[in-house]
Amino acid sequence: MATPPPAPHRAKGRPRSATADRAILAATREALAEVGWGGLSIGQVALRAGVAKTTLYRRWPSKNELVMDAVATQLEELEVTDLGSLRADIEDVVGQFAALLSRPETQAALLALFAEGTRDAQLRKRIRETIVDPQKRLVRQGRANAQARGELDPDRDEAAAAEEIDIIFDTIAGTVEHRMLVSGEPVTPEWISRFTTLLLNPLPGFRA
Amino acid sequence: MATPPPAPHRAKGRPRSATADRAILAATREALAEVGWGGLSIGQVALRAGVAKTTLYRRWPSKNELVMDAVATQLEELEVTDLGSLRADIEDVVGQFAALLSRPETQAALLALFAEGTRDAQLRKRIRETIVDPQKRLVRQGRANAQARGELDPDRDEAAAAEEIDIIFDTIAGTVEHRMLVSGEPVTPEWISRFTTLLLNPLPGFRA
DNA sequence: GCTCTTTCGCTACGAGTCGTAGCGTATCTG
DNA sequence: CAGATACGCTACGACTCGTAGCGAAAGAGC
Repeated sequence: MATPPPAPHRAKGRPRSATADRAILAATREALAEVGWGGLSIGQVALRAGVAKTTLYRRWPSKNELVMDAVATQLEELEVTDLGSLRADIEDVVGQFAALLSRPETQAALLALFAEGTRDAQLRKRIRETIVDPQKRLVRQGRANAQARGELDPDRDEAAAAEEIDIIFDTIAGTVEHRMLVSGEPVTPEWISRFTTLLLNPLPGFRA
Repeated sequence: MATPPPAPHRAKGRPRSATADRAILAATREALAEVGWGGLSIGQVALRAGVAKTTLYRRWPSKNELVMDAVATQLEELEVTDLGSLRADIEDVVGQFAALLSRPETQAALLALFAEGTRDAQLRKRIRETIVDPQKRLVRQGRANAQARGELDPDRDEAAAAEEIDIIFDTIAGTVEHRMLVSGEPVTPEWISRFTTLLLNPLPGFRA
């Protein structure tokens, strides 16, 4: 949501150009996809965005923050839907995820961010709050819808339900991420269907 | 497996020091965990490994290759086990995965590598062959063991079985990766148990 | 043991990027 | 119109990059 860069910005003099903001963040994503985190040069981003190098330094204190914002502005289009059945809703969520992760710029930016997160606890926390938790909402909502439709037993234990939401979200998000970001294989509707089946049903042929 | 650096190395003169190799790869992992991919300086790695900077450049043509080898040498300790039940075997595999991904150096190195893989198709292919496929073997073997014990129906369709192995592996690997590498949350035995239950059984309370 | 071959450590080098400071101009507020 | 802030531009020292050239070290092969 176009996180207004962290400067106080008292509304007195010339306001910061929102156009420049968008150009910078888009340029950051493009550059990241082309040259990677290591090759990401502030100077190059500025040049590509048609902006002075100093403007970038004035707004973002570090590469982390810049990339964080560049990614965050791309992740706001996920929507909760109610397609009438749990299976359809899950397939829809998986499809949205896959679409989101299909852009090369998003792939590079996200993984670079995750990599930095392993060294920076504060960044990792921001990633959770800004990226992971909002997405988890989809699962929570979808589960509530399924309950309202009578597809699931009502919860007895609230804590257990929350834990189940966590684990289901980790499974959905992680599996799609692994397939698309690590292996680089496509997520087709057929694959989504098989994956959803695995999630909803016992392992095929398994006798519990 | 200590990929012998890509130089031909005719067995004539002074052989390359294997000790130096190990020191360099260890130093690479440490440095990567501390300063990240962007901050990873060949000079610093050399200094930390007690080796001349030129020695590194003689052996590895690029940072990609260096990090690739640094990671690959850490990933060879996964073992197929037969604990007598499919459930126990799955929990064991998940546990091995989690242990592998628990080291901060491995976390940083893996994610950095994945990030580079999004821009370099050749590197991504190497990642699949060197890292992903060998791990997939665990699932394939575990599934075969379960069939031998009579826990699963015998396969009618070979291709379908291979696809099922793929999807199960993506689910196991991806979920653990997401939880540990992205969210940074621990994978406890209790969590493993719940996750395995989700995999083996239908969604709790779900009426298919 | 001696020679030959290759690697190793060291130093020096130009090229390029880093992040910052200073300054005049542009743009908006009141 | 006056005040305030952002902008673009230039210049700067500090640093890292990857490479080249050297003498010394360390095994291999006879």
